[in-house]
Amino acid sequence: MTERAPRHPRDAWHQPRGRGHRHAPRRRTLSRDVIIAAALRIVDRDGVDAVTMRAVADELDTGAASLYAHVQDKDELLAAVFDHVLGDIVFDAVPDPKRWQEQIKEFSRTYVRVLTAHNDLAKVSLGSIPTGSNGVRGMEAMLSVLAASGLPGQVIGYAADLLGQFVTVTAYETAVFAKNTGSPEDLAEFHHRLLTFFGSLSAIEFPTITALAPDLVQPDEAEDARFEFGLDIIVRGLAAHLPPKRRGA
Amino acid sequence: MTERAPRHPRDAWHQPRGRGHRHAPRRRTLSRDVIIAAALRIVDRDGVDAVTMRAVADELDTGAASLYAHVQDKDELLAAVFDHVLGDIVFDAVPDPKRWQEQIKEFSRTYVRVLTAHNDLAKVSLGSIPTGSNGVRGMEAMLSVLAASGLPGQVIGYAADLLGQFVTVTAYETAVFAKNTGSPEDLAEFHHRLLTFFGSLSAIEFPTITALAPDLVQPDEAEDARFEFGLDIIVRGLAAHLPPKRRGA
DNA sequence: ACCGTGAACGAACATCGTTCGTTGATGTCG
DNA sequence: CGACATCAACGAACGATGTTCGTTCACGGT
Repeated sequence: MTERAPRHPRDAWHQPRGRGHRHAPRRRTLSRDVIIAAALRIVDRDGVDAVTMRAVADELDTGAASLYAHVQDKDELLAAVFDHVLGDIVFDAVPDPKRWQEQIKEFSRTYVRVLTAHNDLAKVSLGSIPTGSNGVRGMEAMLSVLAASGLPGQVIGYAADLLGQFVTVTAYETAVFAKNTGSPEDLAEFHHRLLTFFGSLSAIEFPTITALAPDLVQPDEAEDARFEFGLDIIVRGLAAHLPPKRRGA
Repeated sequence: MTERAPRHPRDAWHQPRGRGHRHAPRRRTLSRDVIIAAALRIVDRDGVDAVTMRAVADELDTGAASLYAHVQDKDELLAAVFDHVLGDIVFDAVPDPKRWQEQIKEFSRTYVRVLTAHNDLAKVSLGSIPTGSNGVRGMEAMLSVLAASGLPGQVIGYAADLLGQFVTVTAYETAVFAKNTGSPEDLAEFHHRLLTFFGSLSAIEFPTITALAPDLVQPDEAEDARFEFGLDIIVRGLAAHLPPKRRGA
């Protein structure tokens, strides 16, 4: 269609060292692991949305184009970062049919703790099943505990989905909440804004909201309590699906 | 810092009618509601990620800049679209303490149905509490049912969060799943890929996954069953928090 | 008949993900 | 030991994005 501008850099002048301001050996030692680590550093510092091919490249003192030799595209890079972090999950408990409920809870807590240790990161797995090697390992760990429970296979399948969903979105919402309330005064202001918002609603049109407002804004650091509440409900609900004989465990 | 290129269009030649190809009355066809409707049309057709200020403007035969007179920015526009859709929720049941469990389920089903009727749209509310007018109305409806149940206020607060979370992410995942499996052969191929992926795993390293593989890929259109499974677990779990006297309801 | 207000608008900016063609360091073969 | 082939590194560019800027111009009140 339209004529494009000349594609090649100005010729003439190649002698003055392509990159005068960098003194490391000309050939950089770029690798997939280094790129993943750099991206993770950005996630920790500024969140998933700050992960830009250029930002990652800057972190490594190079250009964005150089990354594509080691990484297919941005999505694949983020998936790799996510799976790398999943490697931090240590769950060596051997499935015990008598303690499956506590073991599932413990695994879920570990999962959320590892994810929330890296800011936003849960966001990248919101709409997708993690198929990385560490993700599969984690799935095996969770399923092995569930399988030991004696629940029917169909229920185990649903349970894995439900738990993964719950755990992932909890990690994400915790991170968003933490980002909005970095400092204690941020948190106070957040609570204040929420309360005044609820308070500003008509008590006639919204009687329940205004009446329950104090219960709707969670008190300081009740984040964990909310998670435990949901976790307990899910695990108890799963136990209700046990075949009658196994009900005791 | 750097000198910017000249900011104004070439002068000379203003006589030839700024926009020859459009014959609608020159002024006055744009409004907030029209913009929201156009954005929603794009969501329905191509998903949330396809909603671009330029795409919305194109839909209205205008330029992107014109939208900013009626909408603060893209986020606010998407929030408005979301809240507009929430207006489709009709839930006129009067809270009945004896039927709160079924009423909560019915409300949740309606919520998911309305959201999934508009593609991706649930995505825009993943990390945020809906504070639009229809969102608040929906929250009042849900809370009024929960309040009639006799559950403690604290539990109601947690329950609202948990249900909202579950319902939103279910709607989103349903949409993502539907997008990946538009045609029946897409769905067949999706199942096939998932099964072969599970089958490709080492049965020694991942014994549980390989053993449960048939239960992990949901059979045709078990999407609703999964939702009902989670919904039942949550509602039953909530009922377990009723003070002893009210347990019968 | 004027005129001010504010919506509409084209153009531009900064930034994004990604691709292209070149370059140059390194390992290999003659 | 020197010619060569390979391929990561790289600068530049493309097209698309959200948003802002300064201008224009139709309309409503005086």
